[in-house]
This record gives sequence, structure tokens and C-alpha cells, in this order.
Amino acid sequence: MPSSREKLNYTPSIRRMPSYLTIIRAFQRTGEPYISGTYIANELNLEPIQVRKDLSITGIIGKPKKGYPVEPLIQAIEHYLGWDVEKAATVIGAGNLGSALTGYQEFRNHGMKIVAVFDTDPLKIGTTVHGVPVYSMDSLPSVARELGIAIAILTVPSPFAQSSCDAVVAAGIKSIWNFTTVKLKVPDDVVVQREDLSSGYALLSVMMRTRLNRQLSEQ
Amino acid sequence: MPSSREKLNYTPSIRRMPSYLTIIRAFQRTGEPYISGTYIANELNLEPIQVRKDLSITGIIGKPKKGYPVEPLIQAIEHYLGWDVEKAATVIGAGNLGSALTGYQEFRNHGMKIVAVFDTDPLKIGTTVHGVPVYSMDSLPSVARELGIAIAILTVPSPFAQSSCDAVVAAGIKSIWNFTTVKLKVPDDVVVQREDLSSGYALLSVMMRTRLNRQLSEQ
DNA sequence: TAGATTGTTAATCGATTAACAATC
DNA sequence: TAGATTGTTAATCGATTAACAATC
Repeated sequence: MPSSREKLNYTPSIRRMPSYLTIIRAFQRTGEPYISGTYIANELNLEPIQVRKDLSITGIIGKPKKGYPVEPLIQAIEHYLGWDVEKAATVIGAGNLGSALTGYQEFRNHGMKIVAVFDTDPLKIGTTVHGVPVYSMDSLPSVARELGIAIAILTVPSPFAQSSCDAVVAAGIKSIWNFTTVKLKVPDDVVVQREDLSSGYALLSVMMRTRLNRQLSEQ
Repeated sequence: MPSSREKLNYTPSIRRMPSYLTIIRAFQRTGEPYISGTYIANELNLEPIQVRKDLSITGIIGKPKKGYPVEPLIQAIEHYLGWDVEKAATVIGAGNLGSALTGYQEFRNHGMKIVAVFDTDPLKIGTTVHGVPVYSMDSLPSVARELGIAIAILTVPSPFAQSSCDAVVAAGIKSIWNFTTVKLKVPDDVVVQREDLSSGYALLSVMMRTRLNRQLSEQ
């Protein structure tokens, strides 16, 4: 029996899908029925062959000379990502980042609806964040069941990451979007995507240093 | 003359560096003078060989049987990332995400100090966000010069992304951390790192769908 | 000393890119 | 029709992993 730990294939391609969607959706407003891979590639500074390879993963078939049919292409990408099925989500930790993510409207376009926020601060419990009610962590199991929550977005301070994660798992939630710096330990049937702001900042930092070095050496 | 568009090497390794730092810093509190690659690998669910390969990029030399000297290792990573040099940064757009990032203390440990926020909303200008003053976009050039701002963190709504980016570039800021969904057009000497929350969510979504399919097929 | 761990060289793996026939 | 664009097969490239000698 394969475990949930097996590696996901096409990871880089999957990461590019949302930006394809953005471009194609914007193009859709022109009313043109077909969009070419070349056009998408130009918009995103990618190679056309890469766009075609990526799109082929979704099973969409293009027409030579014309391109891909816009409406079916959007549906193919959304279906591939599972964004055509609405999922209830919760934010664990009503801090800065948690509040920002709760108010991030774009997720609605991706089939994710944040229906609850959980926190331990008595001053926050009973209030709302961007219209979403804040509950006590104690009520996580019952609220998760009632609202059919499928995804937990973890934005608690790092020292509480693993214990919050354990509570999420105990409440039967099997998908965790982890914004803490902690590598979470979870059962085999729980999937975790870690979002690490520092890793992107590390790339920017090295680009800055590299550019600096080059400028110095070119003088 | 090579352009700033050339591709960065070791991208995956660079992305892992911050998580190494987190583990090593936590280990440092034990007082042990050496940390092994095997230990780091265990903490992060990675292969030891990958940790060793990554660390070798920083130029650090380990001791067989003992491991890497903790203090020099931290310094080697920070120096490689350029995190040993303090840089002034600004957040463009005092919305949800901009405020959250302004209040994110971890950046201070990475040599980045957010010294100004810019917005176009008259109600926000003149106030502070997490203690950082909010300025009018008009004053960007002068404030950027006075405070020596090196990095702009772009968190404006997508329709304003390119124009805000142009203003940043005109103000002489040459490093942009882009949190919008827009692919920015910038001069050759400006580096951009795009942070796309949707791409991580796309991975989580496909993992969820894949797990679901497997569970169905195993029944 | 023995064995854990490093660093290097080679092999494997997966992603990107190139080449090109098919075709609307 | 001619040429732009697709989809497939092969080549290249870069990252990961394996093997193993060196060594504290």
C-alpha cells in the first residue's frame, strides 16, 4: 500500500498552474475563444514548450494554429487542481498572518472557503475576523465536524505549532497548510504543505548579493 | 556582460538554508559545539547526503565523526545568504498582508528591518503599522533616499502592481519582493522574487485530490 | 582502535528544452 | 495555401542520491 509520503510528481508544473489560470482568466474577458501557449508564455516570461508540456498534464487538447479553447482550458486546470470542488477551511491562530489570510479573497476563487478561525486568546474568542467567527480551540472537534472543515491553515507561533497540529489531526482534519517554521509530525494519511516565507526571502537575498558582487567585479 | 536575468544556481539548496538555520539555532541552545548533518537531516526529514551537499555550498568544512562547528556554521549560512548585513526595507500597500508582514518579527533575524510603509489611502497616511510610519506614495523617492531603503515588499492589489513597481524602481530601489499575482516588468538591474501563495495551495490541493483518489481505489 | 561522519566522484532521476512531424 | 501552433519523441541540463575513501 503506497503511503501519503510518496513524492508528488510534476511539482514545478503544478506550482505554475495558478499563474496560468490568472493569465487565461484575464484573457477570457477579451471574448476570444482560443488562447495560444505562446501567448501565455510571453505573459509569464516562460518558454512556449514549457507551457505546452504543463498544460498537457491537465489532459486538455489544443488545436494547431489556434491554441487552446479558453473555457475548457480553465475547467481542465481547475479540475486538475481540484479547485472545482468547494472545501471548507479554518485558520488556526488569529494573529497578524492568520487575519490576513482570512481576509484574502482570492482563495474563494480557488474553491476554498474559510468558515472558522480558532484561537486561545479569550479576548478574541467570540469576535469575528473579516466576518469569520473566532472559536475557542476547545471547540475545534465539534465545530470541525459541524462545518465539515477539510483544511486547516496553521498560523500559530512556532512553539505551539506541533500541539496545534495534533489538535487539528485529532479533530479529523487531514490537510494542513503550515505557515509555521516547524516541520510537523503527522500520521501517514494527513497531507501537509509547508509555506516558508523565509525560503523566498533567501532567494531574493542571494540574488541581491550576487548582483552586488557582479557590479563590483565589473567596475 | 551578464544580465541580472541569468538564472540562479542551487535554487532548491538556497530555499532549504533558512530551515537549516532554524534547526541549528535551536540546537545551539544545548551548548554542544558540533552538529552533524545526520541530525539536521533527521529533524527535517531529509537525506543526510543532501544536507551535506547543501552545507558545502556555504564553504563550511565539517569534521569527520564530529560534524560541523555550530557557531561557524551559522555564520557561514548567514553570510552566504547575505543575512549578516542589515538592510532597510519598505512595505508598499498597508492592507491585510502588508500589515501582517510589517509585524512579522522573524525578518529582523534575517537582517531585514522594515522602516517605512507606503499607501495611497489618506486615512492611513500619517498613522503607524506595528510602530512603522505610513507615508504617502508621493514621498517614496525622498523617504527611500533618506532611509536608505534597499528592498520593497509589494503587497498592493494586483491592478496597481505594475504602477507601484514602476514607482519603486523610479525611487532607486533595486530589489522587489513581489506578493502580487502579477509578473512585473523591471529593468535589467532590478531583481524580483515573486511569492505566490496560490502555488503552494495548488500543491496541497493536488495532494488532497491524489490521496482521495487513492483511498477510493483502495476500497 | 572502531565506527560515525565528512567530502568527493559517479550514477540516477526528473525537469526543461530542442527538434520536428502533424495539422487547422 | 502557408505558416503558426500543437503534441511527441529525444537530448540536455541540473538536482538528488549512491558509493566509498578519508579521518577524527
